Amino acid sequence: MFADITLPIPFDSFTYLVPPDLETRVMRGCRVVVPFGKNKIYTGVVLRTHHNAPQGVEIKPIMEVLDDHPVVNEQQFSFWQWISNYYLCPLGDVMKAALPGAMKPTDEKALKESSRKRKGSKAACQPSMLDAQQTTLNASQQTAMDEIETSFLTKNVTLLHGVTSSGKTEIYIHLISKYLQQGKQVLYLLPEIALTTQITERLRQVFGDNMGVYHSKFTDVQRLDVYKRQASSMPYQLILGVRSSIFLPFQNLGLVIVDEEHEQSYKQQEPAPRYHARNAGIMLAHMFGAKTLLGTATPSFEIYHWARKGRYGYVALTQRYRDMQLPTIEVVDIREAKRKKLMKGGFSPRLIEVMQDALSRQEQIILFQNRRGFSSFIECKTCGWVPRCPHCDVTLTLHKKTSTLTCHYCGYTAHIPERCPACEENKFIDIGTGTEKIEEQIAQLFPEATTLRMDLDTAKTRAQYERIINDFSTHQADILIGTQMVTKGLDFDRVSVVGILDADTMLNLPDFRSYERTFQTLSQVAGRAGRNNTSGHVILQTRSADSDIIRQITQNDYWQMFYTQMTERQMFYYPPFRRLIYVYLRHKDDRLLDHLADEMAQRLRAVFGERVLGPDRPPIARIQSLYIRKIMLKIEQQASTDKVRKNLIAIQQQMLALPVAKNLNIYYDVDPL
DNA sequence: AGCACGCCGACT
DNA sequence: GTCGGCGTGCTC
Repeated sequence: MFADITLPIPFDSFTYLVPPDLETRVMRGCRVVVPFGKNKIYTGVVLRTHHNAPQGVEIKPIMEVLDDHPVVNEQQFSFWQWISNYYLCPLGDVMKAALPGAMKPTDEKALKESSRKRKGSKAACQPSMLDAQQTTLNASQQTAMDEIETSFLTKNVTLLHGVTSSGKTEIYIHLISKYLQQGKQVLYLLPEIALTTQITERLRQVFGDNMGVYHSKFTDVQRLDVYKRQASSMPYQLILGVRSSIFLPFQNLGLVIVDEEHEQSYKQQEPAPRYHARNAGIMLAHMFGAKTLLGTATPSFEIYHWARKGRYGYVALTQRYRDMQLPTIEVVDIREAKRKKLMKGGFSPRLIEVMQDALSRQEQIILFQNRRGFSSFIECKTCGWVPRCPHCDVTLTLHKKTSTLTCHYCGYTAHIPERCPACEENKFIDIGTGTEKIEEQIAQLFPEATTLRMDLDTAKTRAQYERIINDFSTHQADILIGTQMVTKGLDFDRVSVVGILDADTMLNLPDFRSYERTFQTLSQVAGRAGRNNTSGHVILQTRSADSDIIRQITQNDYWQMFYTQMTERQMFYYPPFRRLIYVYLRHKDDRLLDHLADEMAQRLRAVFGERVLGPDRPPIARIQSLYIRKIMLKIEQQASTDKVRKNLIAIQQQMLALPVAKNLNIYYDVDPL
């Protein structure tokens, strides 16, 4: 007897021999321990057993069976296969992402686990206080709730478009309660960064021990416990989790909630599988005949488009909590101020004035600068030489505090050179502004003010992140300077001013989504101002004060913004009018790669014709010493994904069979962000 | 993805 | 004369 086993490596499966004494125990969905390569040991999952001996390869025997019952159920297998097909990656990549680390030990650990008999620590399922909280919907929330339920009668997916502070969470809680009372399971998805202690505790108060939390920052053992419990006869009825929680075993899923639906972090670039947790969540719900609720204050254009077209239901929530006013956004034209030499670093006179005013009233300020580090790069004053990463094709960012130059792609770090290697002069100037430079400028402009900085450098861990939030909310600093991190649903009572130091850098990115993203990010950061009793004041500094996009942002005119952008996207065949697939080719030889990418594009054109664009060098044309080319496919929405996949895989196999294509690496990004 | 095997530089 | 650099080829 043989068994096809999927392993946590980028292949679909390998065939192993089932030793006679294990034949009764090797079942689809059980984990097994197998030898691999010279002397490696992996934990794999049995896909199927059969009697077809593979030809021409040595077959190794399965060493151990870890489970008496399947730990991956049929629904999960279907879902894994869907991810693998749709996102064009091997099943092994899906398996690697889907099972918690502790379930797929390698080497000696794998063998040890089989001897260690796990005693199932089944915490008794406490009845929750479901009837104790029927926690408080106001009239507009109740209306929205009714509309959602009506929408679910005819639509499987519904968009809840609710302005900030309109109380979406209360609606979620009521909806969850209804599903739990019907004995259905609920999956509540949040972006990594939004899954804070605050939201967990709030839901814990309502749902008590009926809720399991699944977060990538939890330990292996904690995640293993949640997984095992979900596979048991007493699973949590509610899972609050991040993107990877879509892979948990569910038994009778009734509802998937995707909060902050527009968040980019639901889609990951590296590593494979490059799945979008919101879209995969919709598919997961579909497989169970369950409903999906997508919540956000600034819907992604794709979702909004489908809601308008009637594919998804749509419910709007326009009233803010206690009728709070949205902050007013004041546009400050820094082109003018720059010309008149009135800028003090990144600060216009108007921003300084407003900040001083707020500080004198003991109010807090948030400053948004979407770039970490001190400056974007440094440049030799004499000859213009710019230090670049030797592995990636990008300029190195100056970090003044550590006196280092850092690559924000691979993390490569170097010291600032004493002399320019090109002209031997020793004067450098720094170009561009990061959070670190803003912090330094504040020390000069407002010497009495205390500051906190929140970016990838200061908030590397969850603890650091929560510490900064806690310190700022207890007013241990007057000013919080940060990157996008400060935009994520944080409520600070005493913040009256939000300063956006430079709106232009975001708008000018070479990306068809840059306006959509800028709108989302700036709307969110503006929403941080004046949350409680103070009315907020947002200062937006820009060099394009009279542009349409800036006007749409200041007037919070989502519709106009959407309409303008949709016209462009339709014209240029971008999503949601077409589906994008990026085909990436990587190779260490730049010239050979040119040739290979041309060859592949040619073969793709033979099948897909005008739908193929490129090859192109992506903005970062080299990462970690491998050169990269990108070929773009724009596929019609109604085209068969199955046909597209088969064509792509066939061409990939032709390419890899070419003798010159040794070491060519091909991978895909489906529905890229 | 790992990881071993294989062929050229600075060390005892 | 050897240790070790990472180039490349394979994994049931």
